[in-house]
Amino acid sequence: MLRDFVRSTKAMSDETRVRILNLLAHSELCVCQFMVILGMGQSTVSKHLGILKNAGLIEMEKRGTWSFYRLSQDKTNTHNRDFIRLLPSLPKDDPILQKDNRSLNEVSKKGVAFCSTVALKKKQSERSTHAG
Amino acid sequence: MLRDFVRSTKAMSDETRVRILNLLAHSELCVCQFMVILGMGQSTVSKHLGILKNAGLIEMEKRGTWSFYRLSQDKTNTHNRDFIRLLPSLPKDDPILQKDNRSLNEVSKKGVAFCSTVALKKKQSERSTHAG
DNA sequence: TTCCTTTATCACCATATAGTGATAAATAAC
DNA sequence: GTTATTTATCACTATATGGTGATAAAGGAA
Repeated sequence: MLRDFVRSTKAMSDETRVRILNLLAHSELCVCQFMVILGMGQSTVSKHLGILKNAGLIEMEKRGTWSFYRLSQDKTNTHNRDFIRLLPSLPKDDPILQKDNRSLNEVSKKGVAFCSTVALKKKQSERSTHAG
Repeated sequence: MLRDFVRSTKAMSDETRVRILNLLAHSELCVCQFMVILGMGQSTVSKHLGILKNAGLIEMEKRGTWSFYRLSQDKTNTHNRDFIRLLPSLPKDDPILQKDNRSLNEVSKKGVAFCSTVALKKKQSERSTHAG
Protein backbone atom coordinates (compact mmCIF):
# COMPACT_ATOMS: atom_id res chain seq x y z
CA MET A 1 0.00 0.00 0.00
CA LEU A 2 0.95 3.64 -0.47
CA ARG A 3 1.11 4.00 3.31
CA ASP A 4 3.83 1.36 3.58
CA PHE A 5 5.82 2.87 0.74
CA VAL A 6 5.75 6.30 2.43
CA ARG A 7 6.64 4.74 5.79
CA SER A 8 9.80 3.36 4.19
CA THR A 9 10.76 6.58 2.38
CA LYS A 10 10.12 8.52 5.62
CA ALA A 11 12.45 6.10 7.42
CA MET A 12 15.14 6.78 4.82
CA SER A 13 14.58 10.55 4.79
CA ASP A 14 16.98 11.32 7.63
CA GLU A 15 20.78 11.59 7.43
CA THR A 16 21.40 9.63 10.63
CA ARG A 17 19.19 6.74 9.48
CA VAL A 18 20.87 6.58 6.08
CA ARG A 19 24.20 6.42 7.90
CA ILE A 20 22.79 3.51 9.95
CA LEU A 21 21.66 1.71 6.80
CA ASN A 22 25.07 2.27 5.22
CA LEU A 23 26.76 0.72 8.26
CA LEU A 24 24.38 -2.25 8.27
CA ALA A 25 25.17 -2.82 4.60
CA HIS A 26 28.64 -3.80 5.83
CA SER A 27 27.90 -5.73 9.03
CA GLU A 28 25.40 -6.29 11.82
CA LEU A 29 25.79 -4.06 14.87
CA CYS A 30 24.39 -3.54 18.36
CA VAL A 31 23.04 -0.26 19.78
CA CYS A 32 26.16 0.56 21.79
CA GLN A 33 28.33 0.18 18.70
CA PHE A 34 26.13 2.64 16.83
CA MET A 35 26.51 5.08 19.74
CA VAL A 36 30.30 5.02 19.34
CA ILE A 37 30.32 5.31 15.55
CA LEU A 38 27.57 7.93 15.24
CA GLY A 39 28.59 9.84 18.36
CA MET A 40 25.02 10.09 19.57
CA GLY A 41 23.13 9.27 22.75
CA GLN A 42 21.62 5.86 23.40
CA SER A 43 18.02 7.02 23.30
CA THR A 44 18.60 8.75 19.97
CA VAL A 45 20.14 5.65 18.40
CA SER A 46 17.42 3.42 19.81
CA LYS A 47 14.70 5.67 18.43
CA HIS A 48 16.22 5.73 14.93
CA LEU A 49 16.62 1.94 14.92
CA GLY A 50 12.98 1.63 16.01
CA ILE A 51 11.83 3.75 13.05
CA LEU A 52 13.85 1.68 10.57
CA LYS A 53 12.59 -1.55 12.16
CA ASN A 54 8.98 -0.35 12.11
CA ALA A 55 9.36 0.33 8.39
CA GLY A 56 10.64 -3.22 7.89
CA LEU A 57 14.00 -2.08 6.54
CA ILE A 58 16.00 -3.71 9.36
CA GLU A 59 15.44 -6.55 11.81
CA MET A 60 16.61 -7.16 15.39
CA GLU A 61 17.87 -10.22 17.27
CA LYS A 62 18.40 -10.22 21.02
CA ARG A 63 21.47 -12.06 22.36
CA GLY A 64 21.73 -11.70 26.10
CA THR A 65 21.60 -8.01 26.94
CA TRP A 66 22.58 -6.96 23.45
CA SER A 67 20.22 -6.16 20.59
CA PHE A 68 21.85 -6.86 17.24
CA TYR A 69 20.47 -5.17 14.15
CA ARG A 70 20.86 -6.17 10.49
CA LEU A 71 19.27 -5.30 7.15
CA SER A 72 15.93 -6.98 6.59
CA GLN A 73 16.19 -10.39 4.95
CA ASP A 74 12.49 -10.36 4.06
CA LYS A 75 12.05 -11.26 0.39
CA THR A 76 8.31 -10.55 0.27
CA ASN A 77 8.48 -6.76 0.73
CA THR A 78 9.46 -5.65 -2.78
CA HIS A 79 9.86 -1.94 -1.98
CA ASN A 80 12.15 -2.44 0.99
CA ARG A 81 14.12 -5.02 -0.97
CA ASP A 82 14.58 -2.46 -3.76
CA PHE A 83 15.58 0.29 -1.32
CA ILE A 84 18.12 -1.98 0.37
CA ARG A 85 19.56 -2.83 -3.03
CA LEU A 86 20.36 0.86 -3.55
CA LEU A 87 22.58 1.05 -0.46
CA PRO A 88 25.78 -0.29 -2.07
CA SER A 89 25.64 2.62 -4.51
CA LEU A 90 25.69 5.27 -1.80
CA PRO A 91 28.40 7.85 -2.65
CA LYS A 92 31.76 6.34 -1.70
CA ASP A 93 33.46 9.75 -1.71
CA ASP A 94 31.17 11.25 0.92
CA PRO A 95 33.27 12.34 3.94
CA ILE A 96 30.63 11.38 6.51
CA LEU A 97 30.15 7.88 5.13
CA GLN A 98 33.91 7.45 4.76
CA LYS A 99 34.44 8.38 8.40
CA ASP A 100 31.61 6.04 9.43
CA ASN A 101 33.18 3.16 7.53
CA ARG A 102 36.57 3.78 9.13
CA SER A 103 34.97 3.88 12.58
CA LEU A 104 33.11 0.70 11.75
CA ASN A 105 36.38 -1.11 11.09
CA GLU A 106 37.85 -0.02 14.42
CA VAL A 107 34.74 -0.88 16.39
CA SER A 108 34.39 -4.25 14.66
CA LYS A 109 37.97 -5.17 15.58
CA LYS A 110 37.42 -4.42 19.25
CA GLY A 111 33.99 -6.10 19.46
CA VAL A 112 31.11 -5.23 21.77
CA ALA A 113 33.39 -5.21 24.86
CA PHE A 114 34.69 -1.90 23.56
CA CYS A 115 31.32 -0.24 24.06
CA SER A 116 31.08 -0.48 27.84
CA THR A 117 34.52 1.11 28.08
CA VAL A 118 33.42 4.06 25.98
CA ALA A 119 30.14 4.41 27.84
CA LEU A 120 32.04 4.36 31.15
CA LYS A 121 34.50 7.00 30.01
CA LYS A 122 31.64 9.19 28.87
CA LYS A 123 29.89 8.89 32.23
CA GLN A 124 33.11 9.68 34.09
CA SER A 125 33.81 12.76 31.98
CA GLU A 126 30.27 13.95 32.51
CA ARG A 127 30.63 13.43 36.26
CA SER A 128 33.87 15.41 36.37
CA THR A 129 32.22 18.13 34.27
CA HIS A 130 29.42 18.39 36.81
CA ALA A 131 31.97 18.40 39.67
CA GLY A 132 34.25 21.03 38.15
CA MET B 1 26.89 13.08 -1.76
CA LEU B 2 24.91 11.89 1.24
CA ARG B 3 23.17 15.27 1.36
CA ASP B 4 21.77 14.80 -2.15
CA PHE B 5 20.60 11.28 -1.39
CA VAL B 6 18.74 12.48 1.72
CA ARG B 7 17.28 15.42 -0.19
CA SER B 8 15.74 12.92 -2.62
CA THR B 9 14.43 10.54 0.05
CA LYS B 10 13.00 13.54 1.93
CA ALA B 11 11.23 14.60 -1.26
CA MET B 12 9.71 11.13 -1.56
CA SER B 13 8.80 10.89 2.13
CA ASP B 14 5.39 12.54 1.80
CA GLU B 15 2.16 10.92 0.59
CA THR B 16 1.12 13.86 -1.60
CA ARG B 17 4.50 13.94 -3.35
CA VAL B 18 4.46 10.19 -4.01
CA ARG B 19 1.00 10.69 -5.52
CA ILE B 20 2.49 13.40 -7.73
CA LEU B 21 5.32 11.13 -8.83
CA ASN B 22 2.83 8.35 -9.56
CA LEU B 23 0.82 10.70 -11.78
CA LEU B 24 3.94 11.92 -13.59
CA ALA B 25 4.88 8.31 -14.27
CA HIS B 26 1.84 8.29 -16.57
CA SER B 27 1.95 11.71 -18.20
CA GLU B 28 3.23 15.27 -17.86
CA LEU B 29 0.89 17.69 -16.08
CA CYS B 30 0.54 21.37 -15.21
CA VAL B 31 -0.08 22.81 -11.74
CA CYS B 32 -3.80 23.42 -12.26
CA GLN B 33 -4.31 19.80 -13.32
CA PHE B 34 -2.64 18.61 -10.11
CA MET B 35 -4.99 20.89 -8.14
CA VAL B 36 -8.00 19.13 -9.64
CA ILE B 37 -6.68 15.58 -9.21
CA LEU B 38 -5.22 16.02 -5.73
CA GLY B 39 -8.01 18.31 -4.51
CA MET B 40 -5.54 20.72 -2.95
CA GLY B 41 -4.85 24.44 -3.11
CA GLN B 42 -2.54 25.98 -5.69
CA SER B 43 0.11 27.10 -3.21
CA THR B 44 0.24 23.60 -1.70
CA VAL B 45 0.70 21.94 -5.09
CA SER B 46 3.29 24.50 -6.13
CA LYS B 47 5.28 23.96 -2.96
CA HIS B 48 5.30 20.17 -3.35
CA LEU B 49 6.38 20.45 -6.99
CA GLY B 50 9.15 22.82 -5.93
CA ILE B 51 10.48 20.29 -3.42
CA LEU B 52 10.49 17.49 -6.00
CA LYS B 53 12.14 19.79 -8.55
CA ASN B 54 14.76 20.93 -6.04
CA ALA B 55 15.62 17.29 -5.41
CA GLY B 56 16.05 16.77 -9.15
CA LEU B 57 13.31 14.15 -9.35
CA ILE B 58 11.15 16.19 -11.74
CA GLU B 59 11.73 18.99 -14.24
CA MET B 60 9.59 21.92 -15.39
CA GLU B 61 8.96 23.53 -18.77
CA LYS B 62 7.08 26.79 -19.15
CA ARG B 63 4.67 27.10 -22.10
CA GLY B 64 2.89 30.42 -22.03
CA THR B 65 1.28 30.84 -18.63
CA TRP B 66 1.39 27.13 -17.88
CA SER B 67 4.18 25.25 -16.11
CA PHE B 68 4.35 21.66 -17.24
CA TYR B 69 6.07 19.13 -15.04
CA ARG B 70 7.51 15.71 -15.94
CA LEU B 71 9.80 13.12 -14.38
CA SER B 72 13.48 14.02 -14.62
CA GLN B 73 15.16 12.80 -17.80
CA ASP B 74 18.62 13.35 -16.28
CA LYS B 75 20.73 10.22 -16.82
CA THR B 76 23.67 11.42 -14.71
CA ASN B 77 21.94 11.35 -11.30
CA THR B 78 22.05 7.64 -10.51
CA HIS B 79 20.03 7.81 -7.27
CA ASN B 80 17.14 9.76 -8.76
CA ARG B 81 17.18 7.50 -11.80
CA ASP B 82 16.92 4.48 -9.50
CA PHE B 83 14.13 6.06 -7.46
CA ILE B 84 12.16 6.94 -10.60
CA ARG B 85 12.55 3.36 -11.79
CA LEU B 86 10.72 2.17 -8.67
CA LEU B 87 7.59 4.17 -9.49
CA PRO B 88 5.99 1.65 -11.88
CA SER B 89 5.97 -0.87 -9.04
CA LEU B 90 3.90 1.31 -6.74
CA PRO B 91 0.97 -0.76 -5.37
CA LYS B 92 -1.67 -0.96 -8.10
CA ASP B 93 -4.35 -2.00 -5.61
CA ASP B 94 -4.00 1.11 -3.45
CA PRO B 95 -7.33 2.99 -3.38
CA ILE B 96 -5.74 6.45 -3.36
CA LEU B 97 -3.50 5.75 -6.34
CA GLN B 98 -6.38 4.06 -8.18
CA LYS B 99 -8.56 7.11 -7.68
CA ASP B 100 -5.70 9.38 -8.79
CA ASN B 101 -5.24 7.36 -11.97
CA ARG B 102 -8.96 7.52 -12.77
CA SER B 103 -8.96 11.29 -12.21
CA LEU B 104 -5.88 11.57 -14.38
CA ASN B 105 -7.72 9.94 -17.29
CA GLU B 106 -10.66 12.34 -16.99
CA VAL B 107 -8.45 15.42 -16.68
CA SER B 108 -6.23 14.33 -19.57
CA LYS B 109 -9.28 13.95 -21.85
CA LYS B 110 -10.50 17.45 -21.09
CA GLY B 111 -7.07 19.12 -21.31
CA VAL B 112 -5.87 22.23 -19.49
CA ALA B 113 -8.98 24.23 -20.48
CA PHE B 114 -10.83 22.15 -17.89
CA CYS B 115 -8.80 23.66 -15.05
CA SER B 116 -10.00 27.26 -15.31
CA THR B 117 -13.59 25.98 -15.21
CA VAL B 118 -12.95 24.09 -12.00
CA ALA B 119 -11.06 26.97 -10.43
CA LEU B 120 -13.89 29.32 -11.37
CA LYS B 121 -16.53 27.01 -9.88
CA LYS B 122 -14.50 26.79 -6.69
CA LYS B 123 -14.22 30.56 -6.39
CA GLN B 124 -17.95 30.97 -6.99
CA SER B 125 -18.87 28.37 -4.38
CA GLU B 126 -16.57 30.09 -1.88
CA ARG B 127 -18.18 33.43 -2.67
CA SER B 128 -21.68 32.04 -2.13
CA THR B 129 -20.50 30.41 1.10
CA HIS B 130 -19.28 33.76 2.36
CA ALA B 131 -22.55 35.39 1.26
CA GLY B 132 -24.77 32.77 2.85
C1' DT C 1 -4.43 50.04 -21.91
C1' DT C 2 -7.45 46.71 -18.72
C1' DC C 3 -8.89 42.21 -17.27
C1' DC C 4 -8.27 37.31 -16.51
C1' DT C 5 -5.55 33.13 -15.77
C1' DT C 6 -1.61 30.64 -14.13
C1' DT C 7 2.01 30.24 -11.10
C1' DA C 8 5.68 31.18 -7.43
C1' DT C 9 6.47 32.97 -3.09
C1' DC C 10 5.44 34.85 1.27
C1' DA C 11 3.60 34.73 6.25
C1' DC C 12 1.13 32.03 9.27
C1' DC C 13 -0.44 28.07 12.09
C1' DA C 14 -0.87 23.32 13.52
C1' DT C 15 1.48 19.25 13.64
C1' DA C 16 5.59 16.20 13.19
C1' DT C 17 10.19 15.15 14.17
C1' DA C 18 15.23 14.93 15.87
C1' DG C 19 17.90 14.95 19.85
C1' DT C 20 18.38 14.65 24.89
C1' DG C 21 18.03 13.09 29.83
C1' DA C 22 15.60 10.25 33.05
C1' DT C 23 13.56 6.01 34.05
C1' DA C 24 12.59 1.15 34.10
C1' DA C 25 12.96 -3.60 32.44
C1' DA C 26 16.02 -7.43 31.35
C1' DT C 27 20.22 -9.79 31.59
C1' DA C 28 24.77 -10.83 33.45
C1' DA C 29 28.25 -10.72 37.06
C1' DC C 30 29.30 -10.36 41.78
C1' DG D 1 20.54 -11.04 47.47
C1' DT D 2 23.34 -6.53 45.15
C1' DT D 3 25.47 -4.22 41.36
C1' DA D 4 26.52 -3.10 36.59
C1' DT D 5 25.36 -3.12 31.65
C1' DT D 6 22.33 -2.78 27.70
C1' DT D 7 18.27 -1.30 25.79
C1' DA D 8 13.40 0.60 25.12
C1' DT D 9 10.39 4.12 26.28
C1' DC D 10 8.84 8.30 28.25
C1' DA D 11 8.60 13.57 28.67
C1' DC D 12 10.54 17.59 26.96
C1' DT D 13 12.39 21.24 23.75
C1' DA D 14 13.85 23.22 19.45
C1' DT D 15 13.29 22.88 14.83
C1' DA D 16 11.13 21.25 10.45
C1' DT D 17 7.20 20.52 7.69
C1' DG D 18 2.36 20.34 5.45
C1' DG D 19 -1.51 23.06 4.25
C1' DT D 20 -3.70 27.55 3.54
C1' DG D 21 -4.70 32.38 2.10
C1' DA D 22 -2.78 36.62 0.33
C1' DT D 23 0.13 38.77 -2.87
C1' DA D 24 2.67 39.73 -6.99
C1' DA D 25 4.77 38.62 -11.40
C1' DA D 26 4.08 37.04 -16.12
C1' DG D 27 1.53 35.84 -20.17
C1' DG D 28 -2.72 35.95 -23.06
C1' DA D 29 -7.30 38.08 -24.41
C1' DA D 30 -10.49 41.91 -25.01
